[in-house]
Amino acid sequence: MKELPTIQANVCCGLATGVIDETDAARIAPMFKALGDPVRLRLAALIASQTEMCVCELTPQFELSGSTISHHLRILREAGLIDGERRGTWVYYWIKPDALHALSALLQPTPATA
Amino acid sequence: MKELPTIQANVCCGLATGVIDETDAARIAPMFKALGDPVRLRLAALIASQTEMCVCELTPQFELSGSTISHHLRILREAGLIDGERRGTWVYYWIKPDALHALSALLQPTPATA
DNA sequence: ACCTTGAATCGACAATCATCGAAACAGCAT
DNA sequence: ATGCTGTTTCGATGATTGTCGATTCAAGGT
Repeated sequence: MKELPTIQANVCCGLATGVIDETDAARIAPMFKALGDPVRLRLAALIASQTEMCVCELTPQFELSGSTISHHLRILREAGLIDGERRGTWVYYWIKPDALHALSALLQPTPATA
Repeated sequence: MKELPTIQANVCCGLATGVIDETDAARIAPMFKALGDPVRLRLAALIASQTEMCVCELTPQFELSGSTISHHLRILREAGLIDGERRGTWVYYWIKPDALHALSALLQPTPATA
């Protein structure tokens, strides 16, 4: 689990609020992309359903190899949606609520302009 | 512009609310996936910024071929995020607010369980 | 009828992706 | 030290994707 520069969850200018410029789009799209895979969506939901979750609990929920699960967790982490750390033998991941809120706000009708 | 069966925007069991089963994940993930490309994210935001928008207005906003824009619009439409119709020479697209709301709710902390 | 313009489809191609098994790494317990 | 188990990384592979240009389709105008 190397150190990874993660995407800033600094989401401005909502989708329903207004236009998104090229730079913002490049920053935000990877977050949606990360949620755009069924396995990762379920992983994120599982992780969000608890304050934190061990990889050893996550993996058996899928009929996929451990390396594939690890790969998906990395993508969710690089997207800034989750974070994690090793504690002894096991690795735990938790959701980053700010990122979720930011995306949620982005999709909301008219948060500020109303 | 052929007829296309679009995805049901019937989003239940939020990501922050609880677990998402395999079937729901398969139904919802394509929506996030559609927003997971910078060009499509900007397209969606542009379309959402007006009640409707002509392809002829959309295309010049990007340094991409018309066929590429058309391709991305199709993906957004198949994901159920936008809809459109031809009126004479031009084709207009509009956002489907319900789909956006559904995704937004999915990402919200605790919509109902709070 | 014909041509022009806006948009979608087709066919192709390089790039990215999801997945796996094997190998490497990190802790812990003998 | 040695081995065992959980997790990540590496390398490979088949599938999907974003993009283009060429073609086709739709609707108007002449």
